[in-house]
Amino acid sequence: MRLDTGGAKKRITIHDVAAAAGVSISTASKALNNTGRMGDETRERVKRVASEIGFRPNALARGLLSKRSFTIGLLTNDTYGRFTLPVMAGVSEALVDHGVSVFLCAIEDDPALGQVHVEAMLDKQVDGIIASGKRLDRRLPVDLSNLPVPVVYAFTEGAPDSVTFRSDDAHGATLAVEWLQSMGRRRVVHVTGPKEFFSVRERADAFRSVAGESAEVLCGIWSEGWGHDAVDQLWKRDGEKPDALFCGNDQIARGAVDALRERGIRVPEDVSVIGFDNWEIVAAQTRPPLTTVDMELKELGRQAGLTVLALAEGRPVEPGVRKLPCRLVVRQSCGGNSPKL
Amino acid sequence: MRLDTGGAKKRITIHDVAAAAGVSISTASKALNNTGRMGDETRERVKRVASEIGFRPNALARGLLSKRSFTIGLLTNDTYGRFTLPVMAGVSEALVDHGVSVFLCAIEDDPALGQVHVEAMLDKQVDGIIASGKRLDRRLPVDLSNLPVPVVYAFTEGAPDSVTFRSDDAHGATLAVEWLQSMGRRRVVHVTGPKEFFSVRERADAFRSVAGESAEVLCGIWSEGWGHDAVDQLWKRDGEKPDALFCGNDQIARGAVDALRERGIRVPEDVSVIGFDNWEIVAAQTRPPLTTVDMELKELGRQAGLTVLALAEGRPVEPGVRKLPCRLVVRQSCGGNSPKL
DNA sequence: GTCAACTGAAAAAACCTTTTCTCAAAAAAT
DNA sequence: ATTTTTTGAGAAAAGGTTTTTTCAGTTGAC
Repeated sequence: MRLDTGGAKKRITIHDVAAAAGVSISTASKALNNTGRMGDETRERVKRVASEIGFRPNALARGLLSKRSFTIGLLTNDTYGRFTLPVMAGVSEALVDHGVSVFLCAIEDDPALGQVHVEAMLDKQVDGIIASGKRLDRRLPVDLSNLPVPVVYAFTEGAPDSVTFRSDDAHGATLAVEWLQSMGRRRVVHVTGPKEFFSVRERADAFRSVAGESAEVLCGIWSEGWGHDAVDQLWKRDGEKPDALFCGNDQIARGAVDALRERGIRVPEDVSVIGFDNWEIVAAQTRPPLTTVDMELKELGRQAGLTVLALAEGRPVEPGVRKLPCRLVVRQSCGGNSPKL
Repeated sequence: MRLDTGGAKKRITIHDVAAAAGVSISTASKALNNTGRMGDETRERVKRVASEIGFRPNALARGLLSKRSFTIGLLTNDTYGRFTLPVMAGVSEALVDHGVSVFLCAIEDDPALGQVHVEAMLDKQVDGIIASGKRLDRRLPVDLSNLPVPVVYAFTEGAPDSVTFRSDDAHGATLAVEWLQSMGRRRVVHVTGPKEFFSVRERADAFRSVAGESAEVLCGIWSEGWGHDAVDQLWKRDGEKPDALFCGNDQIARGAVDALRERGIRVPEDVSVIGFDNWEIVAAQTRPPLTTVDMELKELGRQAGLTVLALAEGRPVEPGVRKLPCRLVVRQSCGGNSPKL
C-alpha cells in the first residue's frame, strides 16, 4: 500500500469565495479585510460564505504584495543546551498571537552552516531575525550586520548599536546573597565557573559588593565535580568554615551539597547552599531540593520576539542592552520558606 | 537615537538582473534555472551578472507559482524536555541541504494553541508537517488527519496508516542486558519507570527475554529518588543481591549509583549499573560516568525530515512504524572498555 | 530558390492577494 | 428637474517568479 501524500485536494482561493458569494474578487477581499466600502449585507454574506467553504488566505501571495511574510528566523548555536529552549518557547509564544511563525535554525558552531541558514531565511523574506546562543559573552559565528531585516540578540553578545536582551546576573547574584543573609548567614563563599565567562565576573562583583569586598570567590568549571572539590578544599583548611555557599550554577551546587552530606554536614541546618539557573532537572532532584536563581529566559524570549516584531513593523526601538531581572526560587537548600518581599 | 530598522534597502529582483544583462526577464529566469534554450554565452553572462549584483530569488513568489514553499512545520509539545531537542536538530540538519526551512511550533499541551499553529502553518503553505513529542505512546493534542499536506510522526504516537519514527526500545534493552552479561553479570535487575509507559513495558519484555523470564523488574517513577529507593529496597531484603542494575533512564541510574556508594558497594567492581537515554549532563557527570543506551534521536529526526520531504515531492513512502536501532555508549559504570562487535 | 526545421530570445499567462481606480446607480441638494 | 454627492461594487494593476507560447532569424534539405 502506498501512502496518500495528501497533496491532491486543491486549496480554495478567494476566487472560490467570490464565486460562491456572487461578488467580484476585489469585493471579496475588501469584505474579508474590513476595508473598502460596501453594504453590510454584502460584507456579512461574503464572510459567512468564506468561513463556510473554509477559505484561508494564502500567506505567500499576501506576503508577496505586502512585503511582510509574518515570519521571523531564530538562529541558535545551542542545540543541546538548556538556555535556548526556554528562549525559543518564549519567542514562539509571544509571536503566535500576532500570526508570526518562527523559523528554527540550528547552526551548531559552523559559520558556513550559519551563512546558509541566514541566506535561506532572507530568501524566504523573514521580517526579522533573533540571534540566540548559549553564552552571553560570545558571538554567533555569523555576520548579521548589514542585513536587509532587523536583528535582535537574546542571550548572546550583540553587535554595537543593536538591541540585546540578557539576564541581569548582577541582580541575580544580589538576590541570592541577600536571601542567604536574611537566613542569618554571614560567612558566604561564592563557588563559580571559569573567570573567562563575563557572567562569572559580573556575578562575582555583585557578590562582593553585597557580601563584603573580602568575601571569597572560588573559580573552577561548570561541573558537579568542581562543586564537590570546592567543598573539600574549603573544609580541609584551618580556621572558620563558611556557613553558606553561593554556587555559580545548579550543578556546582549539587556537587557541593553531595560533598557536604558526605562530610556529615547538614544542609540547610549547618550550611545553606544556593544555586543558579533553576534547571529543574538538577535543582528539584537534589536532596534537599535547591533554592536557586531563575534567569527568566522565557520572558527574555518573549520580549525579544515582541521587539523584533516592533522593528519589523517600523516602530522605533531604542538600541542597547536590556538586562532582565532574575527571580529567586525558594526550595529547601537554604532554609526559609518564601522570599522576603 | 533611533534604531535603523534596516528595511530601507530594496531587494534586487530578476528584473534588475535582466536589465543589467540586457536580456528579457524570461531569459534571465531560464538562464538561472538551467532550463530553456539559449546560447551558452548568454547563460553564462546572466549568471555572472546575477551573482555580481547579488541576486537572490524571492522564495515567496517562487512558492506561489510552484506550490512548494520549501518549508515544513515541526510541531512539538516537549518544550523543555530533552527528547525533542535532538530530533529538531536532526530535522533541521537534514533539510537545510535541500533548501527547506523548519517552522518551530511549541504547543505545550494546549489543543487550541496547536490548532492555531497548524492553521498558521497551512496558511504559510508548508510542504509538510512533522509531529514530535515527549512520549512514544501519547498523541499530540491536535487533529492532524485530513490535512492538505503530508504528516510524519517522530517520537510520538502517530495516526493509523501514517509514517511514524520511533526508537527501538526492545533493541536498546537487549543491547544493555547483553552488555551486562558480557561483563559476566548474571543477576540483573531492571529498575524502571511507570508501567503506564509503553516503552517501559516494551523494554521490560525485552529485558526478560534476554535475562530470563524470572528476572526481576521494579517499576517506579523517572527520578533519581526512585533509583535510590530501589537500591535500598533490593539490598534490605534477605538472600542473594543483584550483581547488575539495568535502569530505565540515566536519572534512575544515577540515583542507584549514589545509593550503592552510600552503602559502600563499589561500581562497577561489585555491581554494574547501566542507564538509558544517554543524557550527557546526567550520564557523564555521574561518578563513575554511566554506560548507557542512546536512542539516536538526531538520526530519528533526520530520517523524519527526509521522509516528509519525500512525501511532499510525491515520492511514494510505505506507511508504518519504523523502529530505529539504539546504540550502546560505554563509559565506566559497567566495567569493560568497548562494546563487543 | 523554396520550404521545413531549428535556434535564440522575447512576450504573455499564471500563481493569489491587496489596493487603487473607475463607474454606474441611487440619494441628496439646488 | 438638473446637478452634485454618496454609495456599492467591479476592473485593473501590482508584487516576483516560472512556464508556455510566440516569433523572427538561420540553417539545412530538396
